[in-house]
Amino acid sequence: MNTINTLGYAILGALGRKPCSGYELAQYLEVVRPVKHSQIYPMLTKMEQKDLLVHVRVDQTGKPDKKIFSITEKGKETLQKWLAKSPSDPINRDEFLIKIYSIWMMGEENSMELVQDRISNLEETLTYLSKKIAELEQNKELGTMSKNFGRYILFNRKFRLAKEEKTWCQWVLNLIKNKNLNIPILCVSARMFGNLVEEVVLVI
Amino acid sequence: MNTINTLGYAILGALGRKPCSGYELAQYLEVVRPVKHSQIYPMLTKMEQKDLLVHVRVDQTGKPDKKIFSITEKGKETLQKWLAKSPSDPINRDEFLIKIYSIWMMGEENSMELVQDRISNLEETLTYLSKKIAELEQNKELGTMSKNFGRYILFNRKFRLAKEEKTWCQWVLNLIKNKNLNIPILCVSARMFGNLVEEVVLVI
DNA sequence: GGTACCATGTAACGTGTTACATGATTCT
DNA sequence: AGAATCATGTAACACGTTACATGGTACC
Repeated sequence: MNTINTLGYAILGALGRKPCSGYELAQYLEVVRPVKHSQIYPMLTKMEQKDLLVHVRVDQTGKPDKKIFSITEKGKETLQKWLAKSPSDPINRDEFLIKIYSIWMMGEENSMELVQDRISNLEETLTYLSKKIAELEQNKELGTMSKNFGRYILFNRKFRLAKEEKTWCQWVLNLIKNKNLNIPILCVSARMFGNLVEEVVLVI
Repeated sequence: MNTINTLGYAILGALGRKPCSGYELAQYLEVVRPVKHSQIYPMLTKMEQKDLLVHVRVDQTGKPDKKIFSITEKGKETLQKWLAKSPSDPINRDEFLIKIYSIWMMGEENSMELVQDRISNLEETLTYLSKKIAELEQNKELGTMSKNFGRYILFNRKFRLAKEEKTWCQWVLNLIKNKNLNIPILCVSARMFGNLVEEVVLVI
């Protein structure tokens, strides 16, 4: 049917808040859904053809010219209709998790480094987010009907989740350090699966 | 170069833990990276051609036959090398967040419904996860070097994050309900964020 | 009689990333 | 001198989803 996709609605949402160039759009969208410029520019063209957006060209001195896109009435209606439908399930892809899955074959040092690096990344994220949150709080327009409300609570959400993941990482580090979890085990285990006997695992 | 991708490593990780059919694989992988069967079967073929896997055909009565795949030595080495490299950044895509972004144009009722539905989903996830965690804890093979360790901590991670997101949802519901709370209160809450006391503060 | 589970596979399509292209200005 | 920021665009490729195909068993 060649209908608009989630990225399209994300763009409508951002432009509903305020008119933007494609370049700016990519930055604003980063909170909700990271997107490359190579995906955004063709999408903007497509959406303009569908009368969901319009643009004006803005000449700049010392910088390249840009196109400022605004949402149309039709765009607003389309967005509103979409907002009322219940969202589809989230997608999370994370190489870190795949590595964690195989942590048992990784040796203590490498495991701890993996988790420690994650903690460092999370800490960076946390400082970045508190800066963003502080910025939003300073411009004092955070009522539930303010156009900044969504961004504000989204930053808060990310902050909370990053913090919780950090706590989890520290819990994991503890488990690895005091490998006290494995006391009752360490024997011979033969587990069945399907009709086959899994390889016999011997640990000490 | 036609080298293996993240999905391939996820498969190696799962098969490193124990031999599986493609069908089972899809289920085990769900913790770390959801995958459709239409993607898994061609990938298994490709990986077998690269000598990372081998399979044996298992005839079943009352059920379709299946192929049990196992990891080869070459597969293990490939996996180990990959595990040592630092993981690339996670990808999260979530329509819910895009809708939240535009919450300011949504009206109180619809906003609250959106968040309330999210809470319901999270609660389902939480009960599912606690069941899974309980299962793993019962078979008592959770030492850091047990093949279940990775799965165990991954379930815990998901649980923690889902719980934290639920808390966030409730915080948002409060903000919407008492929409009189303006700037000063929000500021206080954010400062207290580090100590997770904000809910107390929010009730004016 | 309908749905769910087991089990594997291919084809067409939609989405996302990397690389190619261009080019001035400002900061370190 | 080199990197980063601003600014837009296309082409080739990699990745992921939906739909098409098949078919028995178990449960409600």
